[in-house]
Amino acid sequence: MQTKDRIEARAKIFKALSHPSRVYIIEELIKGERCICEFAELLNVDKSTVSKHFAILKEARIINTDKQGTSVICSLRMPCIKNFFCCTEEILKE
Amino acid sequence: MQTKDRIEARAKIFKALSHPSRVYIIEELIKGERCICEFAELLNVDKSTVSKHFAILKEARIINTDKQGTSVICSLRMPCIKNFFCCTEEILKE
DNA sequence: TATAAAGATTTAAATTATTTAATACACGAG
DNA sequence: CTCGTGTATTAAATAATTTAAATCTTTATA
Repeated sequence: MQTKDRIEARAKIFKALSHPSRVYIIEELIKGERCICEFAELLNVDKSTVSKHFAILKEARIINTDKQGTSVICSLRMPCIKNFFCCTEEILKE
Repeated sequence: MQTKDRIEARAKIFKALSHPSRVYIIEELIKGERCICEFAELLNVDKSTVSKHFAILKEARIINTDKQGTSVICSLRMPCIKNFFCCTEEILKE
């Protein structure tokens, strides 16, 4: 299977999106840029947990990060993900 | 958070797609209907493992199943998933 | 009818991966 | 220096994956 690497890379993207906290983060980033610092309170988890979630999203190249002073501002690197979130709506409605 | 259920349901869809074998299955189903019986050999895994993968995809309502005789024929229930696979291409190319 | 086969699922157990918070550390701003 | 923000590492709990064996279902056939 010559396409093995491509399939694994694709699975990795989905895996990065497979946790409720990370889905929530992406839904917020669809609306616009956000600081990592906001999410510990929003998600009600430890800052180290938030850091780990963002690291996973960044490693999968789903988001971009931009260090501004002591903060890190994040944005969507994969804007078409928005369309897929719409796509899932049909199923979620049932 | 009133949208908690929706976010968890969405994460579940991504989780169902987060395994290389299941990505491969979906890529095949994008091309057309297939029998479950083909995949043990294609994926080189036990038939019970294949059954489990299909159960996960069905439970997430990504595929439909249709029993025909002793076989089960599967098809995509979420055709728009194809667009998302295209969307990931940009990232995979890098 | 009886029964064997092919295809699919379930169960249980072992293995492997993920999630989380705690701790410690790094860095820039004031 | 101190505070706010973020990262790295570790350890413990939880969850996912895999396979073999047992069990179903349906069809074909003696």
